[in-house]
Amino acid sequence: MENAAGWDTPMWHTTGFRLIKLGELAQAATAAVFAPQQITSRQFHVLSAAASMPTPSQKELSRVLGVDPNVMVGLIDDLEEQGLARRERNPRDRRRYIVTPTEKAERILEEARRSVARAEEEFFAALSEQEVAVLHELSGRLLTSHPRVTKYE
Amino acid sequence: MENAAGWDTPMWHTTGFRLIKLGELAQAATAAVFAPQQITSRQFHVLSAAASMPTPSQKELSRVLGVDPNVMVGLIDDLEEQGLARRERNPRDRRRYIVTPTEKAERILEEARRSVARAEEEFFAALSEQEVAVLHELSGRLLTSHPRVTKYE
DNA sequence: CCGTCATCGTTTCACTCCCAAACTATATAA
DNA sequence: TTATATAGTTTGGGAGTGAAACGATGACGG
Repeated sequence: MENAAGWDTPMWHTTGFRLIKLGELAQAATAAVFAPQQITSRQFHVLSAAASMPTPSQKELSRVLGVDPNVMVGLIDDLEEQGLARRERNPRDRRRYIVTPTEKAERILEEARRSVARAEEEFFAALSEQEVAVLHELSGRLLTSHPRVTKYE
Repeated sequence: MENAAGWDTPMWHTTGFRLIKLGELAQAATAAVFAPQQITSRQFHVLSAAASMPTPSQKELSRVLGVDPNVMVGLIDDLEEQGLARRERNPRDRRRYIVTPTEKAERILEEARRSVARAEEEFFAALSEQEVAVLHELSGRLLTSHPRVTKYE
């Protein structure tokens, strides 16, 4: 088997191990992608999810993103401080907030999405377009075949 | 696209995101695999790597596994306390240890390897044998196409 | 209307994990 | 011998996480 850049663990030949390492690699890559936008990948996901939901409460965001609600508090705090999101009370249920991305956040999201697209191209440069499609499909099927990792549902 | 069990993030359609989640999933699955053996996946990797090297020093194990040397100290400490590894001074270089798995560790490794094989079958149950092979190969190519995530080389 | 219970957001605490820096013992080279 | 480098260790700070408790609000049954 091939073994170019230091992947010489006995576990190298197991597929599960490769998936774990590949996940770490992708994680590191995405972190680097968002650095120029001055946001973390977590923040990007929160904003992205909030922008796609009608009246996102912190609880709903927690559930969707698999993040503990008490962590979401700090996440939204930071977004507010950076002027990327606002907390408005939900008039239908005054316990809940509606987390709303600001216009500044919308602009950053737009730019970030383009960066993600570029980064993906680069990340998968070693694979043909067709192979990436296969990987995409297999990953999706594998994920949906398993119960979710996180709680907070 | 399909969307069975709560994977309804806007990022769901990006391959990188799927790889991250898949890595987390695999991580959780392997942790569960080793629980009956009373070891962590980290410990398994250390023992497995040590068993495959002629005179493994802690530094070498750190490099191979991508773990900080000062973390390796605690890892080996735990293994010693559990009677799974011994530290012997390397007579060629008395600064170094030779980390040697005990017989108990060898037995556990053997058993654990079988568990891993079973777990992989289960984990990839949603895919055909051929598809798993494809995933294996693509993952490998992708990993070797990137510089390693970790330092300590 | 009122009391009870559930839910949302929040705070706090304990715990783990990681990295950087300093320290020791030993090895290597001038 | 002296100076420098390396292996292993210890320590401290910072980040992330989960459990528990709390105040505010809502839902519901009497």
